Amino acid sequence: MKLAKVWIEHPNRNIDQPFSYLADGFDVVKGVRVEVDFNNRRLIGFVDQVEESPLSPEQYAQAYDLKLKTLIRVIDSQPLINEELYQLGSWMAQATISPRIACYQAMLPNKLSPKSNNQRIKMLEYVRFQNTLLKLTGKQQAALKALENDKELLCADWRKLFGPSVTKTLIDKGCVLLYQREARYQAETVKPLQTPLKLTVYQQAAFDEIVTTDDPVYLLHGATGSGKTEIYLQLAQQKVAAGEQVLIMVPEISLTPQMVERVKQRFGDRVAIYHSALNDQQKYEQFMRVYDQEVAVVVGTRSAAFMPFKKLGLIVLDEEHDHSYKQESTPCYHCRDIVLRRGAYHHCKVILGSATPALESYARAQKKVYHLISLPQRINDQPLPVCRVVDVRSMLRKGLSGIITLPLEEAIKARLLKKEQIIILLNRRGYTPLQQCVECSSVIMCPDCDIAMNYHKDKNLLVCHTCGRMMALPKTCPVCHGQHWTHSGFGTQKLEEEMVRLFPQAKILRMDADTVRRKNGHQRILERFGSHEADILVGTQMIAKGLDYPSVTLVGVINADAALAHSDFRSVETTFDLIVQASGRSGRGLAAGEVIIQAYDVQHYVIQTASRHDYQKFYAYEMQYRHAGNYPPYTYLISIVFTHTRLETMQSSVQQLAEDLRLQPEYKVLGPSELYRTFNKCRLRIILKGKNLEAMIAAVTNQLHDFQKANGAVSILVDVNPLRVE
DNA sequence: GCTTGCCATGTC
DNA sequence: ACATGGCAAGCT
Repeated sequence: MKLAKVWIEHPNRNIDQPFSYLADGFDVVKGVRVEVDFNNRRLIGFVDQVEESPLSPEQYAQAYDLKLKTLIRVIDSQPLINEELYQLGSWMAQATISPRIACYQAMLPNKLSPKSNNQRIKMLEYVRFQNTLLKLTGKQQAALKALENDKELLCADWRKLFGPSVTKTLIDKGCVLLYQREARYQAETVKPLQTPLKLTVYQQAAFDEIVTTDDPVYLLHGATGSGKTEIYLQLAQQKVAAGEQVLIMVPEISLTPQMVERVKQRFGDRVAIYHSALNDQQKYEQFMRVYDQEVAVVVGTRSAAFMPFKKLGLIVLDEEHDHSYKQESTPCYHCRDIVLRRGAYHHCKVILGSATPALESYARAQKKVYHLISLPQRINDQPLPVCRVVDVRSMLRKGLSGIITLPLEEAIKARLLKKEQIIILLNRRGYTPLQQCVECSSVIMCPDCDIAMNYHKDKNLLVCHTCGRMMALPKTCPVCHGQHWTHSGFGTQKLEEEMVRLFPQAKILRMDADTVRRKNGHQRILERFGSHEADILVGTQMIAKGLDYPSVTLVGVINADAALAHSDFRSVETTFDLIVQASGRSGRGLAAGEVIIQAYDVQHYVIQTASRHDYQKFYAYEMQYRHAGNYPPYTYLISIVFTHTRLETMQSSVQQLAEDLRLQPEYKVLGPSELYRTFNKCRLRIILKGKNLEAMIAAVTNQLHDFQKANGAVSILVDVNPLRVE
């Protein structure tokens, strides 16, 4: 008898094991999806192994003490996941402490994900020549001739060409074959390919070093504007010429239009672009192009890490420090870990590129785990922009504005006069982050989240930045019925308003999550700014990355050290990245660039080092701090967050779990500590901290299994190597 | 004795 | 998650 071991798509953590189904008479192989009866529910599963057993179904059921049902149906004729991705999923489940099925779901586009069931894959009607008849009119003959040499045409196109009556007759007479097939990606018209640019001496040296050494992983530490992209493209070109595939990963496609454009220009229609803004059908089509090997280069964001390549020749992880490479929901994987593993499987080189490498990565490069290559110079030896730090505190003491300080205001005026462009960054959206009663000082909180509501002036609503809830401004204070409100702090909306007031002659664009929400919102704003329709671009951190506009000569960073107020151990590193990345937008053209950083704690080493573009010094300081606090990269962390509507329901069992975890001396257990409510749910968190990650993963895996069994209603989010631990 | 609702239990 | 079965409270 034939048995299929199936991973069932099921939300319960304890169902994370393969179930056996009788598969006699079914055409079923590892990696296809099947529909099964699971406790009288029809569910979709993913086939693990297919086995032959000498036992009869009855004997087998008895021997292993289980029921044995027959598969309902097999969904796919070919496996969706090859051996490499199968193993990757299995490793990922273990390494991220996630259910196996969740890992396979993360690897496949929604349409192919087990749950989707293929129902919504778009089908189109095609025609093909079948046979001819003697009595045909001239028009009918012409319509048939169009299908000569076994050519197929989209039925709709064919009908349009020869008219509905002619084509209908041919169909009715059986002269053509009409059939349904999946809609497939149509390549854009191929543009003339751009030839590679001449590499500078530094670029050439980096390129040669990568090509001539055999290390598997390279950390390319290059200043913003040092021409990393051209190195990637030329390395890719070599591999594509050798018939191998290349994966180039970027943090966010919409924010790196220049990168996408350049790859397209270089590789034409052999490029697939894969990112979260594609709809399900588009993602499916791009996935299938890679699956069918129509594609040589994939440029994509996080989910592109799982494209079904046959032979990878090179992987590039650009801006490798970027937090969007980390998935914050189950399975909480990091793209860096995924591509390193895939690189090892394919024996291909992995290039991690960044101007501000993650401390973990730089530490590994220092230990020679990664091959470090530095690109200190910008292309054409443009100088890095000069950074000026403005002490906002002293400005406020003098009674001056703290939003746009005088030095920044004057610098903006000077650039406006020269018709140069300006980027102003403030990492906070909305108008004001607090709505406070003048009488009793109480702040309006989100009813579901235990955090203050932000006021958005454009909508005239209070908005919760955590759960998205919106509500009208109350007329009177709900606590003391006071009539007067005061706002504290400011976000991009208020900044924009302030800019309009200060520079009435300038055209100002704002780019933040609120203005890009519409479809292609990013593109529309960036195109307008790129064509110099506006002088000033105001926005959140999304404008700090990747933008390459030569006429931008001034970047202002408002509240540069705001993130330092967070207790997260990585907030200093994030601040450094933000300042350096933002500075990198300035002076990319011929004119020299300038950066003005407004901060409160101007003596802080992050402000001091970032303003001098001094990564090494920052790294040295920050590593000392991490060492003292026993933080990564000196230790590993695992964060476990428990969520339930009622705190009491889970409190004692989570406490007990922490005690059980503490029984092992190899790592420290912090908590449980109560986090603020979100989405009207209470949260508790336990953190494990230690040097032996394997032991920590093993302990958590073990304990959580029993915990979930006893506490079915508590939802658990495990994050191995979390980025944010506020 | 028989229906109704609540909770624990298992899911090939 | 959710189908299922046990069991106690409520009803004829």
